[in-house]
Amino acid sequence: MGGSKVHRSQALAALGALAHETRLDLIRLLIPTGTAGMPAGQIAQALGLAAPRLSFHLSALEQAGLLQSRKVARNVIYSVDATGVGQTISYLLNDCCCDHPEVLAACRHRPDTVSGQGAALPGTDRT
Amino acid sequence: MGGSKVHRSQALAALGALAHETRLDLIRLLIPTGTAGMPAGQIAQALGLAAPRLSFHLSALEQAGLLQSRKVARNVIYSVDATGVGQTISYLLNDCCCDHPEVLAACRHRPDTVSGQGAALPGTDRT
DNA sequence: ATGTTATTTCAACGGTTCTTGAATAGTTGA
DNA sequence: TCAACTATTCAAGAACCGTTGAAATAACAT
Repeated sequence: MGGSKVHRSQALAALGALAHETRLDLIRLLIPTGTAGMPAGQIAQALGLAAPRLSFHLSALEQAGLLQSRKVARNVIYSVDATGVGQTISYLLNDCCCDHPEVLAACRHRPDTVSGQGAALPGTDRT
Repeated sequence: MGGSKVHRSQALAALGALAHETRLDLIRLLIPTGTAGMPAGQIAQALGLAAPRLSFHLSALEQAGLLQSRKVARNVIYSVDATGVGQTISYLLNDCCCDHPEVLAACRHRPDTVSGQGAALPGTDRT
């Protein structure tokens, strides 16, 4: 069984892809749609993006392993690759920050929301 | 409860800072040193970086809120800002991904321990 | 086949980022 | 003071990224 670890270059590509306003907007738009996703045209309309520009950024996210696409009729439907996104975050949290307790704590606290609702985070105090 | 929300522009800057091999190396080097941190010269030696180059990237990380610096004698000691790093990850996980269950799951699973996953190539092969 | 809709590719321009060597500033000790 | 050490700033050039309009590809309907 091959352990396919997330390579640094993979995480680097994903971080680079996330480090752009438009592409972050794309993720935010597509996350709630889950597996169903959304056709490119509808995305363009939702965010007010020119078609080539949208295509450029969608392609960047897909190549970084953060988005998936499938063709339906004449539309191309994009949806987030939850595994890719999760692994990218996991790389930061686990490999890069070595489960640094303060990082985990800052990550668990919702900085803006009321206390009493803890955000679910990868179990650190579990076995 | 000083609730300081992470602005998108702040997270964007942090992600941009993380999306660079050398800067990721810096974080990885400094994380284990915790609050104690490490003087710039020692960092340069550890990573084999020319001084101006190191200074450039350290400054980028500090401006992004991921590093802190303090002056001791003639050294400048850099250490990770665990809160900044944690808030950046929290932005991705919480604000951007809205606690998407699959993202959290991929984040909890160590990517190399996921069973039954062959080479996870983003599928480009559709009908 | 023709036309229409949906999406991607191409080419070019402008802007930003990264690296490098040289110069500069700040600190310590003799 | 001068000399040695540590770190940052500066300037130039290369490399990369993102936006744009125009053209191309693909799928469907009539």
